[in-house]
Amino acid sequence: MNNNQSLPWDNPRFWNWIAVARACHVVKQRLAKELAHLDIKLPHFDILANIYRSEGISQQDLAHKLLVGRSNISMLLPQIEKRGLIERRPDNEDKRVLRLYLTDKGRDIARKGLDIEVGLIEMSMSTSTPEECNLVGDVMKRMIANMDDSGD
Amino acid sequence: MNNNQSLPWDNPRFWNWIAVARACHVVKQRLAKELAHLDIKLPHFDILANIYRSEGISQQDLAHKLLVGRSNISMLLPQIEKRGLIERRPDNEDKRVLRLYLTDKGRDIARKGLDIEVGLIEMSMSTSTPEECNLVGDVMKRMIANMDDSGD
DNA sequence: TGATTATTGTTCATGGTTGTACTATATTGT
DNA sequence: ACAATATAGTACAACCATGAACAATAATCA
Repeated sequence: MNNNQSLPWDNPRFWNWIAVARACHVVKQRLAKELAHLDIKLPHFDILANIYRSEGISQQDLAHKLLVGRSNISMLLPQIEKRGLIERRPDNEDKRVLRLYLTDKGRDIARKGLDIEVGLIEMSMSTSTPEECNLVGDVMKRMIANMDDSGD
Repeated sequence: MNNNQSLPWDNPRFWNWIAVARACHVVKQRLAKELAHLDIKLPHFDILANIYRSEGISQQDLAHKLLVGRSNISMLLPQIEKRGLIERRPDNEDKRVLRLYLTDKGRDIARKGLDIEVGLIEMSMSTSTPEECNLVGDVMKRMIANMDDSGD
């Protein structure tokens, strides 16, 4: 019954992970607040930023990059499209897929939003050395790999 | 206009942060999936786990710990209460506050859920040394502090 | 004391996310 | 060619999270 496995309150790894989760939460909330100045919501911005990096991406691939379901993308895109920030163009070779492109207006918001995001990240990480930040990234990548391996 | 601040694709801190966000996302999804075996949703479990650590906590303080709004807690608690996992008892000294307690059933789920969560964390962090994990935690705490200072 | 201000919890409308079921198109294997 | 299977996108219902407006109670201070 696994009854008395020691409580997590004594487990450093547990608390380190809680810190990661909290930092993530806080950064996201703060980013959302700052993006309000551009009149864009965080989920919409995430989409714009990814299209900005990969113009012509399909909805499927976009969902995969953002780690969300296809249906999510499918619900959000029409709104962004109506605001004139993106265009959806069918692929000629595969009539199932729609490829995504930014309009000039969308590109502008993507770039300004990315400036805000990068500014926030640099500010919050400014008290850690580049080596420390790289180590953080490495540990995170290892975690992701370990999750993938084991049964996902 | 901040027009040509260099693109984030060249910025190591940016990518390190993206790795953090992705790890967070993946762990949460995986945890949610494993908690399904206990027939409990992640948001409900987070609440149970926090009451488990702090029995008698108020809804306000709980919301603060979880970094969510009071209304969120206020909407979720009745469901958990109806399932017989927690009890809400009014505070005698301040008639505004409700204090939260686990039932035996709730405590059992909290403990089993925590075992699952800790197992997941230890598995995913098993390829990093304790020192590395501690450094991760430190960098995250610094980030949170930096966010709080600057204008939240 | 009585008036103002702050705090706790609730309610409601809005919007994001998920999983499932569905349609249309591609691919595979016979 | 044809059937079976897989994939891209959509529609829908359920749930989570948020912020604003609200009621009840406490705290502050003239």
